[in-house]
Amino acid sequence: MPSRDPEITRKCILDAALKLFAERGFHGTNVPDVATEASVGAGSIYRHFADKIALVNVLYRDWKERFRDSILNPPPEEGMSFQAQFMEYWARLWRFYRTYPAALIFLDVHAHGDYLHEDSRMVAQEFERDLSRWIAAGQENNAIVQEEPSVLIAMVYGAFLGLVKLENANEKVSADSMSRSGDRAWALISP
Amino acid sequence: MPSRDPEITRKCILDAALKLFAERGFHGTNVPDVATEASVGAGSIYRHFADKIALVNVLYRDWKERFRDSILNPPPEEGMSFQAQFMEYWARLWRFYRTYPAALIFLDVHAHGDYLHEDSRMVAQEFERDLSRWIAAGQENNAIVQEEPSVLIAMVYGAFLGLVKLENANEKVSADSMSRSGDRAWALISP
Amino acid sequence: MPSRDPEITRKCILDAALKLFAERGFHGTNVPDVATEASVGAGSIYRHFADKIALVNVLYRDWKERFRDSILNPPPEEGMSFQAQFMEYWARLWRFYRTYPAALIFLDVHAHGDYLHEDSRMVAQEFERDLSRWIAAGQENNAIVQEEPSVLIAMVYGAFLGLVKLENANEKVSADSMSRSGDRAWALISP
Amino acid sequence: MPSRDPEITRKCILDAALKLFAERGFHGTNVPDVATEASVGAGSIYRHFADKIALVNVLYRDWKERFRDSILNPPPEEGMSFQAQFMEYWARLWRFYRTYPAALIFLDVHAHGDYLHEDSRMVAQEFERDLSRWIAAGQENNAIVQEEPSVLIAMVYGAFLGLVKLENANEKVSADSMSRSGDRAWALISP
DNA sequence: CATGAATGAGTTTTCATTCAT
DNA sequence: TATGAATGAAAACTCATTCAT
Repeated sequence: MPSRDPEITRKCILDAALKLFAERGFHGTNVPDVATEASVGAGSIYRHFADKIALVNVLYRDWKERFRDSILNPPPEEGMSFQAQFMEYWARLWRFYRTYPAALIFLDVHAHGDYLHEDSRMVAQEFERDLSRWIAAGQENNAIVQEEPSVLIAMVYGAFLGLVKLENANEKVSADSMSRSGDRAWALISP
Repeated sequence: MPSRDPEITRKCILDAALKLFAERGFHGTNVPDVATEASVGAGSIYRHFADKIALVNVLYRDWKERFRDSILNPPPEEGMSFQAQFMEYWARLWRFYRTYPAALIFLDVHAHGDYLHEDSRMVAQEFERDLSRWIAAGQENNAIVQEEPSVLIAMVYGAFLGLVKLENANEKVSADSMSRSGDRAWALISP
Repeated sequence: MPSRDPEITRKCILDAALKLFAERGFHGTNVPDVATEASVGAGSIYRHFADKIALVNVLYRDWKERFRDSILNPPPEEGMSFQAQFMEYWARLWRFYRTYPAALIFLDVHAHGDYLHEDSRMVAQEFERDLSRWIAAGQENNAIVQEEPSVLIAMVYGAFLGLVKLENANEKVSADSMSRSGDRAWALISP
Repeated sequence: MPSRDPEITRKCILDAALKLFAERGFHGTNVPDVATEASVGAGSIYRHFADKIALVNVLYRDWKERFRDSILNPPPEEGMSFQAQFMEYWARLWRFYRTYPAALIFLDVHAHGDYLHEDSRMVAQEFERDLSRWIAAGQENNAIVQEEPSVLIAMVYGAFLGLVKLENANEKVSADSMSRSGDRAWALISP
């Protein structure tokens, strides 16, 4: 009963679901637990989402879009070197994780669920296309190693996720390591 | 019921469970489906494993050990450069994935389930300790960049998993890209 | 919210409930749907009726009374033959159905629900008593076959309902068939 | 747990469902109650029927077929008068009701549920076609009144159902009334 | 009075586990 | 030992009813 404003209720449900889905996965999370976490009656979830699958799809789509926008916008200043642009992207990844840690885990864990609708996946594909274009530009300038862009993206993002999971599971990674990680990741794709 | 030999029944169950757990996760897989996939009666699973949690723990432990052994043994020849040793490790990772693709996905997906017993996780920790030792040796020889070993492991293994997921989701990564990937990954940790 | 006049709101609710209860039955109809059909807020229904059971009881009682009155009043002219009186009754049945088709279906479908209060059923019993009296009079005059009146009522009304359901389900029954049906029904009870 | 033979379990469920659906309708009956009536666990129902709708469809189809067969087979002897044949049909209706009272009520109550699949309804249509043919033959012989066969069927079956409901609701109809009812019904359709 | 978002008890359905064969 | 039908506790979902606005 957080409010009479349905938008606020909806937001509470989405936040609670994000947290629990990230921690326990889709099948490991049950609807009443989401309701409790959201301080909402179980039935209320079904006033806002047709079913559990609709909920996870809205969540996936919303956060994938927010993630993409956080990384890509605004575009790095013209005239920056590709390395500097990469560092900016890396910093944004990290900033996103610091701001919304659960969202990043959620997006990773649910990337391949067969409950995701086609259009939810589409957002991820658009994102990848934009990144591929940036890499191709870097390759034309000989600033990025000649390699399939999707392979480079997979390795860089994989390395990033590796760090995220390290921090998520264990204790915190030192700030120094963190700041050096961009250089390490750049080494991955520089010629 | 492929045989009267209980060991074979057990193996069939483990194989079926590995496949389904890798595809659908622990909570997304139900026991009767495992039984069907294993061509075994549902009750038979409980003759070999106390319950679903015991099954996933055996699976996790077994495969984590096999994975560790496949990567670490036999130790790379003395006298090889650290880069060459790294290339060997990278090749072994890849070879393991090619041989047991489901197992690698399974190990990743189930790495943080709260249904895993302490001792199942322990295997992973031992493995990490061994790798850290190798990295520390490399760092002493100035063959590997000065950085927290757990950070380097996380990034390298993350990059590897990124490639695995790319291949798993999309179409095959070209053999060329694959063979170049070791060099990219080495760049990640070379000084 | 068709008006500020509460009586009109109440009427809208009753009409909507009649329609939906007739189509889907009591348990198959839910209160929010009735509200939507009535263009009224769900809460408004509870301002006019204590609960769903009270609503169906008001509806049943009201329409059973209207039905009875439409059939029995005014009494057929003195001096008409019993056959002519029967034809008048038959015509009234048919006229009622043409005017309020949903009501007739509703009364049939809900005749035996255990949610009906005693007094709702009473109306039906009174009605039957009146009809029985008329039949008894006809039997005394040898204008109606000697048979338990309740049996004759059941057969005649059953035949009528059969026609109503035929028309309700399929396409329209021809006007000719309709007008002949009174003769057929009279054959059922004439000596 | 009535048996290890699944067919017996299935039969128990069907019998229990028939009884409760006939008494309370589809929406008024819940699955655990069916399970209890069948002396079976609630989950067992779902081993035999995909869901509640599948259950009611199987039930409807099965009983509609049994009903049709009970009435039509074996065909009345050649050479009997149409009136005698009608009396035989009427007797069979009555015999069916005496043997399976719940089934007849069930078929009537569920004749128009929107949860019935097309093919469940089909059985009813075939039945009607056969009866129409018989009536048409009678009309050619001037043994049955000239009238739309579907209208005659609706009235006769309606009259029969009226009697059935009378007996079902109130006390028993006398055996004499019962035996005379065939004559009354025949009057309905004789020229 | 009217509203409709919120609620939670109740219903449908699933599935890990048992046990008679 | 193997089986798979049966089970019932728990999950997903519905809906009659309430109540803040």
